[in-house]
Amino acid sequence: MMDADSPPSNFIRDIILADIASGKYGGRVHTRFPPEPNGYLHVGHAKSIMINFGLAEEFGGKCNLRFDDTNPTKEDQEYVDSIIEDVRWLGGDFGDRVYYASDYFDQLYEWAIELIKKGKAYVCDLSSEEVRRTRGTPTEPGQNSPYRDRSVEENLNLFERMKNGEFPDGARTLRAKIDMASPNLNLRDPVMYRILHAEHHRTGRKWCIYPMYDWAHGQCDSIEGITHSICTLEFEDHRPLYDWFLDQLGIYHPQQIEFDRLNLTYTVLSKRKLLQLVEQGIVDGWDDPRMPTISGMRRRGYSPAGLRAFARSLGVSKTNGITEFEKLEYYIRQDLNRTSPRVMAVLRPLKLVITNYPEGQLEWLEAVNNPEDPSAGTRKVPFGREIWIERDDFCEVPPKGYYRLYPGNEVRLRYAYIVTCEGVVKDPVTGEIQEVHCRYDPSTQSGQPSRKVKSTIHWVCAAHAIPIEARLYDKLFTVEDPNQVPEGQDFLAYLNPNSLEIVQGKAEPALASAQPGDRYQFERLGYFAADKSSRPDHLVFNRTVELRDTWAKLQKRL
RNA sequence: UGGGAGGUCGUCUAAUGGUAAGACUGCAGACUCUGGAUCUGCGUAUCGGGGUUCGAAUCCCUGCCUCCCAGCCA
Repeated sequence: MMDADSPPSNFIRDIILADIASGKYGGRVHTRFPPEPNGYLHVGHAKSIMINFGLAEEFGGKCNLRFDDTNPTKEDQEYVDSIIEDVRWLGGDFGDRVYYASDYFDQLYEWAIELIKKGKAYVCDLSSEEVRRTRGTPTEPGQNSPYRDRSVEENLNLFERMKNGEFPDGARTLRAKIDMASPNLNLRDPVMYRILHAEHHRTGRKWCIYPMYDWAHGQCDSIEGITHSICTLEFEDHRPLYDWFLDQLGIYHPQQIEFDRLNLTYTVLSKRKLLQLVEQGIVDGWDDPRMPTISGMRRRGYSPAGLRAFARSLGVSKTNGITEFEKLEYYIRQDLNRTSPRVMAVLRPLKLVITNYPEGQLEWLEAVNNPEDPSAGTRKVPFGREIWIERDDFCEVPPKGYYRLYPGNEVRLRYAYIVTCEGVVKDPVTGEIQEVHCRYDPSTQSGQPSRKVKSTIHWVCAAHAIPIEARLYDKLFTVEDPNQVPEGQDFLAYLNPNSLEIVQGKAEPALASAQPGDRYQFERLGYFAADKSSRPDHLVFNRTVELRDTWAKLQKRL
């Protein structure tokens, strides 16, 4: 989880340090990661996971995985399963501490009765519409519910009957009796329980009343002995309520601390919007490689270590900002560069014929598997008279600064020979270039000392090439912040129509054994990972991220 | 126009009264059998105005801007 470098300082760590120094919580550090199982985890959760699990690990404490499953209408076992898988994959160590708010429904119910007995909660018969109308506005106080002063006995009776299923959905709620004039809307007699005759993914039909987030969260933290309850900024306004419930109950009181959630350019990170992309079939499920979900990034080829490095680089503050997508890509490349075996593949094949290379001759040339990791060793790559090269690596009329293949120019074929272009074969009708003809210099075999050439290009031996499908992904959105939309539009207006391009390419034989999930660097192109659908007779690779390409950058400027 | 929280390079983060630092991005160069990687260099910032102080990003006053809150969602 912590990987190599020492974690940067941040304000939450400072608080923990101070708490340890003062002996608060007996020097313990116990955090929790509390997702609601109503969607898949995304890269924003990765940040939260790193903070919560990372802090626990750093201070020799623990971090629980706890599902905030208080709303059965939106939650599902599928999400629970995916969340457990994703947290594990990222390296979150929760041991056997997988908990559920629903584990505590009985205790919560008992505590609600206790608040009723203390005159701190009451059953309210107002409809949701009436509650809204009487809540007031930010500038005007609300009005007390006409049911606010029911007797304890009546409240107890009604609450029990709510639990027993005697009333339909929405008929009544249990509300905390706080202050309808509070400037903090969360304190205007917030709802603690609502009636929901719904099947819960864990408790089934046992309950027809379900606790609201505010009533559940702090008490769950308390039960689990959490010390630092870390959440995102939008809960800042809820902290007084978090504290109020704990204080009224007089139970162990953890400390809520809020930090800024992650925002990424060209990305949406709201479960509602991600769900919409999935449900409308705009993407191929929650794990579509274009999704910012953990499962999507995994399928795309992002590594846990790369994602962790990114999350660690983020820092923790209370500033609302937006992190550049390039930063994510930097950390992914950095990890993949160290760990990915290199291989040669051609995405848009163009035939190259070496006219002075003997017909039928074949050589197996030595290629380095990973220049960043000598222990990865070498492999043999077949070479013959006809090879495939990238269409981009040939240009009949080269622009300024282009130093790949063009008539009269020479380049090195990676791990092979220097070749000189002597002509092309074109389709007589369309004029399209069908073949490039070159001569090779047999004295320039790789490994031998020879003259320098400006460019080295990759290639695949035609006689031994295996077909591959490559899925080339680009950003899902065309604008930095798809959440900023003009009136009357929604974020879908900014979908990138070219976020996926599928090409049929050629690869060296080493790729034949690729298993789903295997990661490679296709030399000079980028990092690719075998898709979950990839089979030996139909290899499919997802482009994880391109290599930095200074030539492409130069061209874009023109 | 209520309450809460924030404003430091283009972006993110640090500096906790004492030389405004780092990362990403960008630009320039070196090196290179990946126009990759690596290395070097360059650039740009304390929201405005007052004040306290020998000294202010930091403390005080004031103004401005941004974000969050009126779910029986979390």
